[in-house]
Amino acid sequence: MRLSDSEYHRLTVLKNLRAAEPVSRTELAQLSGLTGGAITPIVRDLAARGLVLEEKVPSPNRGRPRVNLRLNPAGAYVAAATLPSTGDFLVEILDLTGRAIFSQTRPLTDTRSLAVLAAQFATVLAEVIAASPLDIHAIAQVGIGLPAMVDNRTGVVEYMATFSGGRYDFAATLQALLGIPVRIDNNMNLLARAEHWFGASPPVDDFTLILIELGLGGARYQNGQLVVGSHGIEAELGHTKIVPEDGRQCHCGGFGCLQTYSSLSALVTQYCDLTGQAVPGHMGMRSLLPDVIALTKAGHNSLQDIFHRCGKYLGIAIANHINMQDPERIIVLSSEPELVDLISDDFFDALHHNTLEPLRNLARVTFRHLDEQNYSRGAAAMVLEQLYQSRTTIASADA
Amino acid sequence: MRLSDSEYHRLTVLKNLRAAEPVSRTELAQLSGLTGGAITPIVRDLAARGLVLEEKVPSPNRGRPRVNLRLNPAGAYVAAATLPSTGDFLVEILDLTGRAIFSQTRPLTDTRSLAVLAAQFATVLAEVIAASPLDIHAIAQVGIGLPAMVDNRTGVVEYMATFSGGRYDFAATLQALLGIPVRIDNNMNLLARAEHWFGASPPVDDFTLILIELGLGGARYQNGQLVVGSHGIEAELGHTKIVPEDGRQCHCGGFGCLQTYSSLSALVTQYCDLTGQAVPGHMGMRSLLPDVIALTKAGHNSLQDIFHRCGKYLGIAIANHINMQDPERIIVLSSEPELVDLISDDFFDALHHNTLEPLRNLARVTFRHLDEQNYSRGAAAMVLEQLYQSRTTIASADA
DNA sequence: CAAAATAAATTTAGGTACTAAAATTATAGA
DNA sequence: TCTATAATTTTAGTACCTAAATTTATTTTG
Repeated sequence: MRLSDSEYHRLTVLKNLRAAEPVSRTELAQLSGLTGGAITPIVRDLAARGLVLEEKVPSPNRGRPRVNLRLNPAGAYVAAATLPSTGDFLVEILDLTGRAIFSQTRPLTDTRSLAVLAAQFATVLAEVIAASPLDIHAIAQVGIGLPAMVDNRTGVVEYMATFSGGRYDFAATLQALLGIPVRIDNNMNLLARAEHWFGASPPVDDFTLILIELGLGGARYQNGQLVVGSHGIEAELGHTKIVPEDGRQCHCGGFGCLQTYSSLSALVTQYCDLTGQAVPGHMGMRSLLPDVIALTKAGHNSLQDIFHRCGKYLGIAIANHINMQDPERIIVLSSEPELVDLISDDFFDALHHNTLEPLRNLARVTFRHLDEQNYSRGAAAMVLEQLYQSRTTIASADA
Repeated sequence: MRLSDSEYHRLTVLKNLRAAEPVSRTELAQLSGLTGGAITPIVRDLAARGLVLEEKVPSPNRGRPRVNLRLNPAGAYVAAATLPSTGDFLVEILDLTGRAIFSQTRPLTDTRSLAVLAAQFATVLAEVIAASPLDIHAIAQVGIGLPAMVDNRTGVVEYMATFSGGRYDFAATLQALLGIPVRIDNNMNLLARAEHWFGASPPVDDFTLILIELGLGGARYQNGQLVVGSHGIEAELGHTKIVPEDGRQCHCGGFGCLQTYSSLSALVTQYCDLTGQAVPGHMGMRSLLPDVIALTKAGHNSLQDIFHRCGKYLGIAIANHINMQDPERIIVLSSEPELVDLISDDFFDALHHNTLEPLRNLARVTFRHLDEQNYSRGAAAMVLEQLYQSRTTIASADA
């Protein structure tokens, strides 16, 4: 949905405030392209709502001293519940600055259906909030992240691997159970939101995020906004077909998905194929991975080929993405630094050779370590973005 | 660049006016989501500038009769110069409704450099405008379309096959030579603009356009706006890599480009490879194509395999696009109806099998015959969009 | 044929949200 | 204490919207 000018300005002010903190009103005006006269009422409103703190600083020279503005960490709290790669629930309570003030994990016990999953989310959220120092009424909203296809506008889960009951109205169900507003999005989108809201300063407005985990995911920001498809569904990079003939079979039912070559599960699965081992489940894959990496480093030829191909195909896929969408930056996240070492030569080689000449070297591609906290931060950002946009009527001061 | 609310509203009103023509102010208010009171001054301004005509209609029932509004064809004229698939210049003068009132082709004689090309554009434009019934001062702007990588915001040509001198400031050069404002864009973007502005009613706001010609191109509209990359460059679908290993070599220097399998030149080239013929140039390809199609229809097995693969790979590529971007509609254009017959079974089969289940059948994919006039229409739309947005101060009426 | 009914379009009153410029405020230094 | 100065706020003016009232142009009705 298109933001109105004033919503857009408010959001810009807040993003700049967060990024340049501590910042004076005058600086904020320059950063956001508005005049000082426009900043005053926006900051007044935010301060009145407790989202922004003012801090007097001794002036270094003459003239009226600047008033430093900061996000008020205690301005609002968000409960974030996600299912990161560990496979367990991570429930965190975060403040306005994206810092976790309370954090607990809970086991995910039942993976039958989305309805059961929603019930478990409700239970663990209620438990963790009760265990936290905060009262449930101090929580402004709940943000949920799922490794699933989600319509983030409606809160409907379209599809989630191994869970039956697609097209399930997850957000509404949870909201009814908890009695707090609930927002939900796909895990990759959460990481992208975290990057945009709590990452670099000034905020990066055009980037693509790619994550190499057991699966392979992607998300994209353009013009300072998360890109969502016409049905609210995010980029399914992992199930992009990279091999058109005789490709490896994917759990999605298709063949030749990028995910079957350039993901952690792909590497372990192919190793098992080599050795004739049975392919383990998610947990088994994770425990096998160090061995696979060690063997590769030790010079195992067939394994090295598998890693070469992993890097190469990822490079081709990202080159394709650059050729199609011309992003400004690409950030490839991984929790396995050793994997990055093993694939980066092949990756950058393929990236270079498959990007069209005029676009070559335009998009900056960097590897970065995944911070698992960013799932929660993204959930916080999702909720805060809504909080920021909503405009309360300014209580008329007794002028 | 982000449009302001009022620019956005004006544009919306005009798109709806064009699409629903003839339309009353009251209808326009409903279509564009504004109130009647907002429509009045917008239409007043457009009428004052001669872009809109009012037409009294006898009222069918009681009440004040509606005033029908139409685009005034004579409100502004645009000179469009493009290089469609024929390889020659097509220079047309179009009215506000996208109708060509004058049309001539001129040979493209010199393909050395972009500088020479720009000079030729200037020459043919000046000649054709002189030959037309219109004075050059009646032309509001010139719109240029090129089969090239273009930054449509700056008018710089980044790269154009067979023409040397990339990063050439085409629009500025031409503007200096002609003395009229010049806008320039990539051919695929022009087709997409034509589709959005002069196509279906109500205007389609989310679609991807794909063209099967000698090359293979793509362009995308999202949220009612042409999607451009961070460097103003459009989707290079043709050079997406579809085969990662031992792919066919492409003139771009890469291997495995979709264009080397699913384009007219790919079909002819592969036929020549089969028969040991030398691969002809652009014109030769076109003349050979009917034979290739006829032989395939007659049951030539190896050729049929080539066509099967053409359809299949295109299906995979578009499925990948759907999985990544979730477009609402996809329109595949071709000037060869027989080609469509030959590939559509394989295409739809591959499309279906490679689209993720929740997205399957969500995006409507249709084949359509390419109307070569749409290059010019797109050039007109590009210019008109600018014209529409610009706001002249309303001459204060003697109230 | 005048009056009533009706639908389209415009005007009016009110509000929001900006800008540019003036005024105010809070400090340091003379 | 007075002056200079920089940050911020206020003021006056403008653009552009909405909702509601009004005007306009027509047909239908009595």
